[in-house]
Amino acid sequence: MEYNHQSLEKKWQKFWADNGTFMPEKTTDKPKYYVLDMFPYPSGAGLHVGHPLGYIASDIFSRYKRLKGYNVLHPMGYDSFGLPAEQYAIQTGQHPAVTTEVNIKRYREQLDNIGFSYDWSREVRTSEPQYYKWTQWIFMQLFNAWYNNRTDKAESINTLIDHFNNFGTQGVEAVSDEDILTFSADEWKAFTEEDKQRELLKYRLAYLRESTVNWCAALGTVLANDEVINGVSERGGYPVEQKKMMQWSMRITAYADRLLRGLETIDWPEPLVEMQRNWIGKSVGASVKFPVPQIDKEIEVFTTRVDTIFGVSFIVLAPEHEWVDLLTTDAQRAEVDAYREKTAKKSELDRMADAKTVSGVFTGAYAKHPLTGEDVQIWIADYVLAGYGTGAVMAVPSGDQRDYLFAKHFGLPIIRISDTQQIEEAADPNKDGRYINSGFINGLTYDEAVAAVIKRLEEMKLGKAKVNFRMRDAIFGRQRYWGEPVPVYFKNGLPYLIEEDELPLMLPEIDKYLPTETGEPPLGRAGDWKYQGQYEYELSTMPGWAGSSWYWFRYMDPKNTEAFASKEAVDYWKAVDLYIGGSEHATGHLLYSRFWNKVLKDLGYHNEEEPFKKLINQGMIQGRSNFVYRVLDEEGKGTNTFVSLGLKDQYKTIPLHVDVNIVHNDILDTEKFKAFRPDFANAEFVLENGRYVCGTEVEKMSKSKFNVVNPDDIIATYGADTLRLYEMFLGPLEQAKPWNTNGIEGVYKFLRKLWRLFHDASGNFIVSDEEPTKAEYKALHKIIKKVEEDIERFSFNTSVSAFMICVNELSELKCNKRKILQELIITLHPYAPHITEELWSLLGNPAGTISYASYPAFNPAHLVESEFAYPVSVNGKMKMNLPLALDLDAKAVEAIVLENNDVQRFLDGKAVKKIIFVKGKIINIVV
RNA sequence: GCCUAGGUGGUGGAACUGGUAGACACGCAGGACUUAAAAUCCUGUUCCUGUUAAAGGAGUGCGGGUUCGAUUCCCGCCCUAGGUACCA
Repeated sequence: MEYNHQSLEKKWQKFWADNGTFMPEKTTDKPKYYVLDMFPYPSGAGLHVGHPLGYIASDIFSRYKRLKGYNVLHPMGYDSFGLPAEQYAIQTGQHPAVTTEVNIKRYREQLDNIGFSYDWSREVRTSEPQYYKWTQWIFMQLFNAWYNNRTDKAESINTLIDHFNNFGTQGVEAVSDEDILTFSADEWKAFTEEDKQRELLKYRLAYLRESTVNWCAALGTVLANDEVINGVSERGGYPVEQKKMMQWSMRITAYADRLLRGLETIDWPEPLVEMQRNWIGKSVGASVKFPVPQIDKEIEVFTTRVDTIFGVSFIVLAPEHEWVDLLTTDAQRAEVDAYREKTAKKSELDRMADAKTVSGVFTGAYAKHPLTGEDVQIWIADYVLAGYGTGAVMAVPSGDQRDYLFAKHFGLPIIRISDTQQIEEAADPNKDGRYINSGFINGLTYDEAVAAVIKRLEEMKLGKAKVNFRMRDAIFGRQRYWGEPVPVYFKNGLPYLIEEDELPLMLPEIDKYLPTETGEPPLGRAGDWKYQGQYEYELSTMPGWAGSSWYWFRYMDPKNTEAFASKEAVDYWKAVDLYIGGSEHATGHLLYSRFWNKVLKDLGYHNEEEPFKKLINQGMIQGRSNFVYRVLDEEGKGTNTFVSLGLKDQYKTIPLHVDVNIVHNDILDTEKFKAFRPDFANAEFVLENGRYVCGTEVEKMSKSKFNVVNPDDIIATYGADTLRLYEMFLGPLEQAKPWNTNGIEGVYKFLRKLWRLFHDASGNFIVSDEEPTKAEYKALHKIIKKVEEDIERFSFNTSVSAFMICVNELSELKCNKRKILQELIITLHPYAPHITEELWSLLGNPAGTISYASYPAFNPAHLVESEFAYPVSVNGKMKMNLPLALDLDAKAVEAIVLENNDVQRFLDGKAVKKIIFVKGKIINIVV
């Protein structure tokens, strides 16, 4: 029988599914290993050839780990709540659940074709009530938790209530809103129930707060920052304005420091770690208070350069700062109001675009410099952001370029504060000099100055060392239909959780998926949807990241109805050992998941500080478009003639995308081209060397560019094993690369060669029981060693090459020995599972047992050669080959080399200074 | 601007801790088998000089440095990709 990938692959895929081959063992003393892929959103377009790249890599690793004796968990599921299905529902009225179901079916078929070793009995879908029940349950845990800075972890809200009952706010160190009240235990007890709830909300990890959002009135919804482009909505191009709304938020800022520290304990790619670090944005500095006698308050600013405090010549507030009204003098009021109105209209993007123009207004008010007591003007300007720090800065024009430009523009003083500072052209932030014009820190160095200033400010109670984070709390609500309902109802305007045994709170059916006429979210259309028939439910749903922030736990115990996963399952599987996915989730999913994981740990549900021990980013596979060149006539109109790439410069042409699937190695199939579109039916071609060569370009893979390659088509022609090997062969896993089918023949040839090696001319399996020769063992053990090393360091592309070399060598030796094949196919199995299963059973092994065979042991003895020749250089220049016996020590080798006539000739009588050995071999002789 | 990764033949890429640069594959050229095609097999393929060959020279973005020896380490610069930005 010839290598028939089609029947062979179907057969084994069915066998694996029927026999549950990839379900982890229930009771075992094997060590566990958890390999996870980022689960996909099942879009309507199906999978293209780029999607499975990471899945193939994780599958290779899973199968390898299984062969290495691990109990492997390797599950797959769907992140099935999402915008496209909802958008489709709005247009067609089709329920998103229906579209989602159809798409999932398609995804599953495509995934099955590739022969993955997923345990499908553990599949999860975030949009199913049995799943989102637990997403809602986790929301409840967050609502019922506060962050205790004293224990540095989240605790049940009850511990806070107890504290209030006993001591009031005395001694509470919590992460909370800024406007918390201070009260005694008695005062707390005297609060009404509603006052208590209102106050507790300021501490909860899931809380309701008024926040500024991108509101798109035309779409009736809030948009995320990346859904707003140049001030209009990405979808539809409607205007977007800044609006204050009550929004659910997650107090992720409480975890800023732990999220940062945790990065040092996990094995993630450096760029990704760096992105999270920047996102969290820790900056170490000080907060300083500038008294404003006029209103009897102190303006607090944050600075990373407290040492420059004597260079302060004015204070700038964000236009939104809450005291602007209070501070503004009557003389300045009109100007201030006009400026504030102008900035309010600007979106954040406009503000960024305007970054280069200096603007601002004097409030008329003055603050006292805390150290000099001098008056400093208070200005407002939009280069100060309300959301960062305190929304106010101390301006040091000599040290900060923005302050410098502002001072120049408005004629404010610029104070030189260091003897090395050069401030004629621009601000100079250097820390090298000694301070001048700086009171008691004159003459000090940077480090001394920082300490001295902070000490003085602390004594005066006007400042202290402080750490600031760029990260904000995460908004946790969308005015959409297709998401998890928030398990909350409102009584007297305050949120309360529904009872736990009422979960899941089902997503109600509605007639249309648009916002209501009164501007409520779509859930407002579910008229009689009320808690206990009377209380209004929360109408916004959870954001896309909710369901994906804990899904790895659900795979551990997907059918559990009593808990998100049982204690035993969580204790056994612990955390994900290897996680593979794209870097686009760096500051979204991967950060939120770490956050929820830490909360659940703090609340005692598991013991892992970090959810994903090792992470690999697979590079994006881009499209590679092909072009034909249509010749234009005198008037610049397209003719029916197409010219080959090499000759196109002799004509006036226009490039047209052509379907990559009718192009082979960049040569156009002209017959298929004629059938490609009706108006090409009579196409004529100007060929070079009898062929039509197409142009190429790397672009995003998309239907409109005719460069989408469907894995199903590749599998139909070459088989899943070829696809898997080829995707790995394409280049390093982590690197972005364009898909190019050109080289796939080479991989396909390799598999056929392997097959033919163990089949005779008439296609019968034929294997010899003879003892393998030295050379055969060498070929085998080289590959055993190489593949093991490669897989451990995720260098899958070089393994594929090594397999080709191995089979070439065995072919040359005409080796069809049983002992060689048996071990070779185990090493190949993770990459090409189907063909190896087939050969495994042809060898007479029970079907399906290869997955649990043991990985062949590498024996270095097989790589040792007794006779070999290798090059030796003299003074680094290549000179000669020396034949040598190996089993000698360095001294003996040295002696032989020096007596060798060739060597003597090369040395030409010069004295030997040094002989360089590498791994027991002489590499170089220095004379 | 800042941060991170990278720059090697016609192409994808290999060279793991400094040790024969270009493995392996594609493509291309030539050949064998065949009536022919497909499939398969063999040979060559970094560039330059050299009639073939023998041989020699150059060569891993550019310029320096360390070293017996540098794609690999160090310094300066150029370019590409990704991230990020009035963050005080």
